[in-house]
Amino acid sequence: MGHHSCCNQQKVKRGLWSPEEDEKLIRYITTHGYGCWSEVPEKAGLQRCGKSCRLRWINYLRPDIRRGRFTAEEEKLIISLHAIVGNRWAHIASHLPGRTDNEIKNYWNSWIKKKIRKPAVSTTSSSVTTSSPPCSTAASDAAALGHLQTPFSAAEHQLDAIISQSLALPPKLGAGQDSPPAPLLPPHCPFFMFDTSVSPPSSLTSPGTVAQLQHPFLTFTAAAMDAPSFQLPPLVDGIGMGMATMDCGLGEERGHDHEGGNNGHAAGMANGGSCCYGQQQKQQEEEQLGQDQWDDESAQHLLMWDDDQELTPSNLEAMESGAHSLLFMGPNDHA
DNA sequence: AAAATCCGCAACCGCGGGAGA
DNA sequence: ATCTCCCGCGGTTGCGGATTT
Repeated sequence: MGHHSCCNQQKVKRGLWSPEEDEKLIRYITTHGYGCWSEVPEKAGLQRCGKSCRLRWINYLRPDIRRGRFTAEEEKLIISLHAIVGNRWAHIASHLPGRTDNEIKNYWNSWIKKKIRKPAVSTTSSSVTTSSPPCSTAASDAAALGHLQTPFSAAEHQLDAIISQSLALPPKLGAGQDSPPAPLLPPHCPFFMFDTSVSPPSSLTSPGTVAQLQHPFLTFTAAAMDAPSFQLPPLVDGIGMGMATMDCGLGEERGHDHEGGNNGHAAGMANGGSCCYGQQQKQQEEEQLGQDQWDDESAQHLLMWDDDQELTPSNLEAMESGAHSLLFMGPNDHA
């Protein structure tokens, strides 16, 4: 393995940083800043490459860094964010003040390993079981629907169970098979996009409709929004603006798009619930948001969710098929 | 008590993208 | 348009402390 070009030129030290090196780097950056990292080592008197200095500063020496164990809120936020953006650790870290992408990445990887090694044990008969991912199987949704009487205060517990579920190996990969482990979270697991200005949707808080909204992820979302300490910033930069103008009703054009052969996505819409993300709509979004925000793969599986719509069995079916992700839209999105 | 194993985490590596020449 | 440099990111490695055997 070769080293980075900037590290080849001269004798650069590698490995762990000594306290003396840390002190040099801190002293230099606090007095001069770090305009150009490639110049930092020389000017700071360090036998390191600029890249190494940058990494050390960002991941360890930065004054605003926050160390120590992740809180339960942080854990859940990471899980939620990861479900949305995947392994974009820097993006996730940007929503966790004081945490670095490296720290979150390490946390996630070790957490995953832990969950793989210790698949969650099934709880009581009335609780969700651990035999399937949370969003791609009938079992999980059946479990979710089995919680019809569960108050939102139980969301945290539910989420833990759901997370455990999601990390248990699917039944199809039972003993005797040499297949590699399946992805821990299905590629199109239902997900949500938050806006700090979004308050819990009426349909989530209304006692009259709560029975139809017991999808585990929805429940968690409502609880998260309810908690004052759990402020969720917009997850995807700029995406909220585009969403705000989106009509999620069943427009004729959109319905037509579905008929145009959009992988049968209309199935999740036929009941008048959430709407599918049609091709034409997608193109409009791409114009608004930029292509990088909406790749074809993601958009094809997006299932829109409106706050005044109810989660019906048909919608659940669409999600559990694995064909759709779920985009939750709060009431303010329609302003 | 010693060896083996596990596990967390700091650090390295390669790659892609942006900016400037 | 092309090249070079630099930065930032995600994936991976390997060290060293903790735990287990």
